[in-house]
Amino acid sequence: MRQSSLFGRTLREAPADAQTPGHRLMLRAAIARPLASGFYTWLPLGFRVAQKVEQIIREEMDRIGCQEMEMPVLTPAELWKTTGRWDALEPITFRTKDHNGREFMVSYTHEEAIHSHAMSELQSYKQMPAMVYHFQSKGRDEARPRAGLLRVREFVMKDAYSFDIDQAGLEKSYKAQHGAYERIFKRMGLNAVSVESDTGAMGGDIAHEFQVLTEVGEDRIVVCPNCDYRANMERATRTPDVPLREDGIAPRSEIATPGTTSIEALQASLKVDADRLLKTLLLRDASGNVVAVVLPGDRDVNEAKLRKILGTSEVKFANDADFAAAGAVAGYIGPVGLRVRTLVDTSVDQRAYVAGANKKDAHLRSVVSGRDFTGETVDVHDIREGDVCPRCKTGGLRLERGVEVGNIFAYGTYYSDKMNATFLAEDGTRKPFVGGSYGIGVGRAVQTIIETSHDDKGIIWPISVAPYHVHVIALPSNDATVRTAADALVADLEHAGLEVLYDDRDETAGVKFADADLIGIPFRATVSKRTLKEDQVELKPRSASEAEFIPRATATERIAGAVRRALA
RNA sequence: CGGGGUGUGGCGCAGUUGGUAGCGCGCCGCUUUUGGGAAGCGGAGGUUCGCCGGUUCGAGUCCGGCCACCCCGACCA
Repeated sequence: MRQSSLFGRTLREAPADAQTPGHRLMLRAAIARPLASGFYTWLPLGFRVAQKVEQIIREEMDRIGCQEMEMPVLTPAELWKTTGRWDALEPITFRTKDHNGREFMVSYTHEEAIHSHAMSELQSYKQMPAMVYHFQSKGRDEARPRAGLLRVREFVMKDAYSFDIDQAGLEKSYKAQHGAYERIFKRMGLNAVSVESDTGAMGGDIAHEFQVLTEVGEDRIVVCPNCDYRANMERATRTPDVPLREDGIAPRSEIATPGTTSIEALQASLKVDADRLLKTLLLRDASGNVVAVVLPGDRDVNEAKLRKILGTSEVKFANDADFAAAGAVAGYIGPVGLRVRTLVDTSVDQRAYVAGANKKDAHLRSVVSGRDFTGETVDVHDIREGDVCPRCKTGGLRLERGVEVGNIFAYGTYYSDKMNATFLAEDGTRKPFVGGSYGIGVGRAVQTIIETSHDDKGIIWPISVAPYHVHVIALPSNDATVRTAADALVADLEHAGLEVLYDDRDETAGVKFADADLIGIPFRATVSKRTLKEDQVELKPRSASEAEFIPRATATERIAGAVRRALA
């Protein structure tokens, strides 16, 4: 490919609103361009990368017997109504109608579609296990797209689906996908770790996310430095500290705390640590049910855990009427005497706390859980740095940020039950498919590679996904001798099966080298007046600081060898 | 959806108490250059400053409304 005719130009400066390093480099190196918020066009360089990422995924899916197919982007409303997702997904999906007024959704995902196919294609237990996948655009009307390709509103996902006759079969398929994912991310140069993830409102099943730990990530990941425990914050637990017990606690007593309506203010005025205070939150779920959550003043409530406990899609702060009905006073709420369902977090110990008195300008001292108030014991708190690992029981859990580049989810019969998708089992009865789904976002993976593989000059592509293997630079390209030699080298390299980007532009050395560093092709081969004087070619790996000079006669052979070794 | 910010040539930005729009990069032409984002000369490019309305003799600038984009949070089956 001659760079003089490449569609897509590099930018000396990134647009001001690009924030993360990967976002800036993605734009500067002409990988992709925005068309609207959350909608991106792949430019030719980026498209080549995306295709290589797809090819790696394709090979690893094929390797575990997963078959490629393709389902449409637009899917009929009736299909989504069978699982209730037509309504549930309304706020975050794109919809349209055909000329007869029939409604369609730009697919958010394809579980409904694949189950509908499975029930007609897979009629007998003999046809399972079965696994299929496709690369297809997904539409998600995200409230907040961010950081270039990391979170967009339309993107190509590889989504795979497994169908098994029972839970044991599903676990086998799940394991095969897990293994494939490990190979996929490794091959594309991503250090992705598998972490336990929340299964959302479906509950109870197994799910893992593949997270690349980087500060630009938006997910919070709990990581144990002493063992392999890794979990999404939405699901992470801890081994509780040794419960603190206090005996002979005096009866509770009221204290005057005028104007002291926050944990911080109480800490300051009473001169006590936050963990001696009780934080009581009055919340309401999607159906308007009100619940009080009690936890130590130094702990935060984890909304994902709470939603799951309540079986609701939404948790909001209670309104004034809720406070009145519960007998609570905003700013002075406490669990004692509260007239509402109460959840007590596992972090609350058997010791004396200061809590709100449910009375303006007053708190209670020596409040003891179980003695002064009761409630259901639940784990609804956020893990924080230093907590004790639930697996290896040692301290020092860390919080990191991650980009979720893939997820795998064994949902079992969730969809087949709703859709009545069954097969004929060996015993002659009809049984629901036991399924799983497995997704990878292609564009997000591409930008995550950039986020984690670059220096201050530009991208450093792993050769497995690089847009080209070799960047040939002619210097200057308007010198006939140089031009002839460079043309010949490019022809030889291409003949040897290498992918070559050829900088034949009439630009200065500085411009060409800076662009080569920015675009980040793994090998740079320079042909110049200077190298030709010695009948040489300069070869420099993008990741190396030093170049080497190789004889022109063996240059193709040497470069091809280096590329093949790197690809191996 | 809540909070914050920004909209002026392709990109980065300036534009004073309101007076009729500039700079750098990039782009085009010619010349000289060619190993780390060259130099000189000459040009083009803004439907007049996101859109609509208002105030004013006069609005990029003041006022109101709207839109788009970015950041933080919420949400994310």
